[in-house]
Amino acid sequence: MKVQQHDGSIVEMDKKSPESLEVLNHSTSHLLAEAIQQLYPDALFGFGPAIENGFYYDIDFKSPIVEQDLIKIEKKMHELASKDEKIIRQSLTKSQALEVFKDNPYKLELIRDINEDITIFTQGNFIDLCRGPHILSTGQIKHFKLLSIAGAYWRGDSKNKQLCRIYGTSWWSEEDLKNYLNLIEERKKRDHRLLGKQLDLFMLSEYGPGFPFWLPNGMILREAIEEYWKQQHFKYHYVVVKTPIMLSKELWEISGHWSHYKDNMYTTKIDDREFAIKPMNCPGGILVYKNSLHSYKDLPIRMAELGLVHRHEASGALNGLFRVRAFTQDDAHIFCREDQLVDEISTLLNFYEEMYSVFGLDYYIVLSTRPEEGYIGDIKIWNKSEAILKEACEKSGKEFKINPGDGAFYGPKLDFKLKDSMNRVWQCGTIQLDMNLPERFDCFYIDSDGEKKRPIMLHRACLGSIERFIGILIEHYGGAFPAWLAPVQVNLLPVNNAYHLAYAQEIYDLLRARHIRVSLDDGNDKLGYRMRNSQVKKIPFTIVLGDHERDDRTLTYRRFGSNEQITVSIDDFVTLIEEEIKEKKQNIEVAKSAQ
RNA sequence: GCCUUCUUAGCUCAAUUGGCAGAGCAACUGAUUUGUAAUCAGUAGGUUGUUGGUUCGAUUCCGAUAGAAGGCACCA
Repeated sequence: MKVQQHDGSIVEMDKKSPESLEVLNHSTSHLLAEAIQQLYPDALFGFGPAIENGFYYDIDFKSPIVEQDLIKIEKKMHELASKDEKIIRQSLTKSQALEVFKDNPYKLELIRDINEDITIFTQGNFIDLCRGPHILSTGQIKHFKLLSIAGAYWRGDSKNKQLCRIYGTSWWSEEDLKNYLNLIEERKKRDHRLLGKQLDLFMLSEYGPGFPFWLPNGMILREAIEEYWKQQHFKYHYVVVKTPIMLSKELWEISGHWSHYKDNMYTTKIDDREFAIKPMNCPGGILVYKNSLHSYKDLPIRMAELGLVHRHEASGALNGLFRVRAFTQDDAHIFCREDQLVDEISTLLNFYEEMYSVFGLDYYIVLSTRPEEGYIGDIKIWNKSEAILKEACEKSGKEFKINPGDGAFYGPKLDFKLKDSMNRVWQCGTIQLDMNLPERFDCFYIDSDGEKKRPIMLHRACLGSIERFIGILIEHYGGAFPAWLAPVQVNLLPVNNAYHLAYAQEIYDLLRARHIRVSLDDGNDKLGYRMRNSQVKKIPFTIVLGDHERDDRTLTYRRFGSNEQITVSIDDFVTLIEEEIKEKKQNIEVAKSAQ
């Protein structure tokens, strides 16, 4: 395929490349605008770029359109595309451009801000201010779909007016389009809010927007993760603390959170003293550090806390477990000497690698370095720690990127981006160096020369928010959890209650005595019905017990996602499931095909 | 917070132009005793999110309010 670029040159592009899809999507957004211009002549156009797997166009309609209208617009787009109009690039002077777009205040605003060559792309009688690149004619646009309508601020600024944004997606083949639409469907089916309801994991109430309730099933999942979290922290020589949920305003003034975030903090006045519910755990952790005097020999101190924090998020930001107002950070604060930083960082990378691989989550790391301006702390420490972080990432062998200048004002950081089973990326873990709080709180240790020294402070969270992480896991596994996480691990189905219930009860007691989460379905329903319920709940092992099994003292199990029926002795089954739980075995393949 | 849309039984959804609020699943009762994804019959279940208005009459039309969805803005 051929692509015309901003400078007018025409280049050849491979249709398999992501760049070519970007061009196609961008051209499709123009086609959308062309269709809208014909259907709604008084609509004004804003921005219309390509995005990942699609495109959008921001439009100021005189009267709002509804989802239904997309069908009509899509039809018009196909009609226009079938004309195979040439997309013609033209370069204009600023004054020419201002004349062409004199009726569109949005484009005029953009033109005034452009300092380079101004180009327009024209198809039929639709003209758009655009850098390109674009395909050569609209006939190549065949496999697309308009997806949704949303509001979006002009130029991404909440002070501006909101325009109507139409999202769509465009592909080179019908098959690619179908695959993408299927993926969207699959993501909808796996929505953690839906599965959370179906599997009774958590609930939300209008009486506490953004404050999730954990139901018994979800609590099992959560405690399994927290239990693993504890083991992992023991292994890596952490100490664990719990700091108060509410602390006085003065503390937040010292930490600096009050001036920055007081609008997002829950506050209260008690006995004429102002308090705030903690939005972060760090100040509490620092108070614990300062509770005793530390020798250089005590360092590093690795202090972990599953800390419940509250943040008053904007109502429109709330989203299931992904964005809540009360959540638990798997937080830790590490106080160390400068000479210990190398070891600490590389140990942390091992720690993270273990935590993520248990859940079958691949990831990459992003290093954010010192901002150009407004940073605090010694530039030598900045440079040294950035070098240490970079080297540790390189040594880990993991994919990693650098975001120059994207660090916080108080230190460089590593972010861990997790890839789930549906090719989505989630930022979860973070490791941040902090040169600010130790200073503000005057943290120190006594060095070998008897002098007070400032420790280096690392903030780190691996899963991020437990709530959000569980939301991610629900979707990652499609609700089909591996045995170690599953709320119910084994479901027992006696074929006939009259003859097999006693044997089923015996196995139930035996498994339960070994702390296996087992349920016994002795309902008066047919086996097929109970089997279906067991599969709907995505229970890892469903066991059928009938004459055969009772007489031979065996059991027949079926794994979730498989039709295979396997008969084994009771002992063999216990060994099998105990191994699987102990090793935290993955079932991503099962999860991928889970409905 | 902003734009658009939505809110009907525990869940998923119906209800012609404003005219007696219905179904499936789940629950409960009874029958059935079942060999791998839904056995049959019956019963009960609702101030249509809340609130104010228009109307002889409102689930339906209008306003307010709460919550939710898709986005935007925000995300220490």
